[in-house]
Formats: sequence, C-alpha cells, structure tokens
Amino acid sequence: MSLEAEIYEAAGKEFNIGSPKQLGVVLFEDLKIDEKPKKTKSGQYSTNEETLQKYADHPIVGKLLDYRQISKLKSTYVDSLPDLVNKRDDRIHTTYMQAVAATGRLSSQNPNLQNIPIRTERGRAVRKAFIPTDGDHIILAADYSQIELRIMAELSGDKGMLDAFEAGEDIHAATAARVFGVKPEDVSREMRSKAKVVNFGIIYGISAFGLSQRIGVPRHEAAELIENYFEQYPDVKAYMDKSIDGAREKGYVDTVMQRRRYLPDINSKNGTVRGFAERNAINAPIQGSAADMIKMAMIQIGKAMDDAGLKSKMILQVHDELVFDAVKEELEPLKEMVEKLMRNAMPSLNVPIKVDMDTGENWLEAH
DNA sequence: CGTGTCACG
DNA sequence: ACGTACGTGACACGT
Repeated sequence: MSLEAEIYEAAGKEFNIGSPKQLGVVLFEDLKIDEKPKKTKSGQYSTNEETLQKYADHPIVGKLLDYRQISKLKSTYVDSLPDLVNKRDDRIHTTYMQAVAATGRLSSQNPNLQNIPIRTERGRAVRKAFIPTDGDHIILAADYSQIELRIMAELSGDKGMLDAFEAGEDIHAATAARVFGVKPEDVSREMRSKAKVVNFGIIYGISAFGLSQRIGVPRHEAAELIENYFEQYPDVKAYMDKSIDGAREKGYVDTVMQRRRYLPDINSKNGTVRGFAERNAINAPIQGSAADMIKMAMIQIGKAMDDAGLKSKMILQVHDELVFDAVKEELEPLKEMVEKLMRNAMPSLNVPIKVDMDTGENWLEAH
C-alpha cells in the first residue's frame, strides 16, 4: 500500500496531507491524539516535525513524517532541479546575492544551492547528483572547521577557548569537560552532545529556556550549564556584554572587516523586541566575520587560480565551504592553494584556523 | 500574499 | 507576565 493510502487509512478518511490546516484537524479533532494541542501564532494546530515527534507512538505519525520528508525532497529538488539545467552548458547555475543577508553572508537563489540536502539518507541521494564535468575532473570540497567558535574565541580573546583550539582539541568535548566538571577522558557522548548544543546556543545568544527545550533538561539545569559555561569561558561572557553595550551606544555592531549591522531596536522598551536585537548584537559580528573571512579567501583563491593558469573552477560557496570542479591533474597544487588561502584569508588572527578538504566523484563523496 | 513547514550553514 | 537561539530560500496551501 502507498504511504498516502496508509495515512488515509490511519486517519479514517482522505484529506490533503500537504495542508497543515487539514492535517491539524485530522490529528487533533478526528483522532484526538492530544487533549491540549500546541498551536501556532495564528491559532492553527502545530504539526511540525518537533510537535509530531511527541506522538511517535501513534501509528500515523511515522508515516506522516516519512511522507513530509519525501514530498519536501521531491518538490524542492527532484522535480525542480532538472528544469533548471541550462541548455547551453548542461549545468545548473545559481544566483548569489551579496546584499540580502543582514550579516554579510551570501544568499543563493533560483535555485538555492546552499540548502542541498545532506542530513538524511534520502537527502544524500540528491547531493550525489552533483558531479564533476567529466572523467578528467573531480569534486573538491574545502570547509572551515568550527569557524564561528574560532571567531568567537578570537573576538573575545578567551584564554581557555583559545588554548583548546591551539591544542587541537575537540572543542565540544573540551567544553563538556569544563561545564560538567569532569576529566576530558570522562566526557560521555551525551555530555559532548549537550555541550555542542550549548556552544551553538552561545553564538546565537542563548536563553536558559531555549537551551532547556533543545537538550530536554529542566530550565534550572540549563541555567546552571550556561552559568558554568560563562565561569569557564569568562571572556566570552565579557565579550557578549561588550557587544550589546557597544550596540546601545553606537546603534550598530560590526565585523572584523568593519561591516556594520544596524540595530535600531537595541534600546526598545519592549523586552521581546530588545531581546532580538541583543541576540543579533551577539551573533552578527561572529556570523558576519566568518562571512568576511570566506569572501576574502574566495577573492584570493580566484586570483591565485587565475595567476597559476589553472583550469579548475570554483563553483559553489556554502557559508563555510567552497566547492571546486577540479581538473585531476591540478588537484595537488589546487588543494595546497585552497587550504593555505582559506587558512590565511585574514592575517593576524590569534586563533588557529582549520580547513578540512576532501575529494569525490560527487559532492556527497567529497564530504 | 501570508502562513506553515523544512532544506541548509 | 511575556517570549524565548542566528542567518537564509522554496514549496504547498488557502485566501
């Protein structure tokens, strides 16, 4: 039986599975899988993945999640990308926008090639379709390792975090050891996993509530983790406070290359509005400086490839990653050039920058 | 054209 | 008491 038919059977009727509105009615009024359903801002029933996961024991839920994943991949990638292949050169071309993202990142549209799937098995099948020109070429992917955390270490000058990077430590494990107060060798997978969420959260301007939601612990425990984090990395805390104070005084924050993000709401009397601006004040210099760095690298790499007369092409940028359609014979010099120029894109940093590279017969393999 | 959802870093 | 992690783009639905 088709997934679609199985869902209708479990629902007891046919309906448009692609309509969140209809699906909400089926789940919460017909099947009554919850007495107090979560609602969206506009008052509809929430049916997103996070919400559905809570009802994983109900037979319809797994089918719905499967259906959702498959229809997403089909409509956005499988059905759409073939229509965008250029007749002249048989390739897909994106348009990079340089003045859309408030932080200075590029964005990619028509089609967006910065959100090609990689996280699920079905999604990875899509990424496999991105292949080199021919048998004389190979895909080279080079990405910055933990670039935003390294930039946070740089901008804050936090000794503990800088030391961890200089020692080549696994930063999430090192953070886990610190915030949970255990020896590095006693860090469990779960501790590392939580510390990873905390590290990301810090960059985004975390709240105890947000952290507790994401790692599934009571809010007071989340608050304790954050407190421990700032005790362990005190200069990170000082840097975040300084970012917000600077924004209040100047009305903007800026990146290492002086790109500004104006934050008119930073002094708002509305706590929610002000909170957003404060998180932007923390995040924008970090995300934006990473964007500056890869742009500097791209300029230098483009020039160096040109000067060296290489025929390989730089074909994609995905925020912390560059992808090349590399002539196999040029691979070694190209790799050396890319690694060096990405690593040294911005001179005079204190934090070491790490670049991971790999090659493959398709974009997936190059990871 | 707004909403909800979900693909990526 | 309230809302609650940053940045994007594309798709389907429903008005």
